[in-house]
Amino acid sequence: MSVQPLTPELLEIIAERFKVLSEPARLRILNALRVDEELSVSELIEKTELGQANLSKHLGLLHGSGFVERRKEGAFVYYSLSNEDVFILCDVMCGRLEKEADERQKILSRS
Amino acid sequence: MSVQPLTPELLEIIAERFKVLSEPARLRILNALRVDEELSVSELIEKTELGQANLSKHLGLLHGSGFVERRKEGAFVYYSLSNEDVFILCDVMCGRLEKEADERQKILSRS
DNA sequence: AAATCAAATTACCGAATAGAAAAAACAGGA
DNA sequence: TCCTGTTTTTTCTATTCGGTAATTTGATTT
Repeated sequence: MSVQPLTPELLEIIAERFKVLSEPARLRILNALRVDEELSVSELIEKTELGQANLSKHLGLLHGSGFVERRKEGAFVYYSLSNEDVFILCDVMCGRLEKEADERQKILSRS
Repeated sequence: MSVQPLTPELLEIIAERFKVLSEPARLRILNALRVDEELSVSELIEKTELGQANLSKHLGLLHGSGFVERRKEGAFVYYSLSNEDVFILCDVMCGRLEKEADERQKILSRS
């Protein structure tokens, strides 16, 4: 995995991907798919508690940007994660959050 | 760095952070700070080619969410990266992009 | 004190988008 | 074919947010 120079053009593409992950509803969908491997839209409605039309739009976006895969089976459509990279991203973010919490802790304990 | 369970509340916080990174202008700012270590607002205006008020707002957001630090020196304000985690995130994103490009390549070469 | 420079803030506009309701597309029975 | 169930698409409203211009705040200099 070579590291590319971050040109303005590449930064635009990266920002676009971050935007897909910047919505709690979509992260909830991805997380539900991590737990359950593969879920139909109806099942996802229950797991995520999102409205049907709303969920469908989010799934369309997630699929269009390559985060999830779709499989049709009769009238049902099943979605699954393309890969687990998303959660690497979340873990790094969580690492950031932990560090920030530690910093705040230090500042508080000094006073 | 322990991995936390991704509760809906945590996913909201994570989504918020992703949103900060979902804007090309802000990624350009962060990238400029990676190259140059520490820059004043005036210098950042030149490097990023953003308007003054616009840049100031982005910097406020980046600082408020802990991505950059500020240091006042007289009338000048200098900004620097809090840490390089952002670029780990970008690299993972780029890894995703590369994989997707490979997939497309495979599909094309099959036909 | 007045003038100047740096940076932040405010006010406004326009574009993008989440959410919900309704309609449409699609597939499987009866 | 009609009906039912699943999913997508369309349409609408309200909100959010980026960009710009104008103003304000703060610091330095003369």
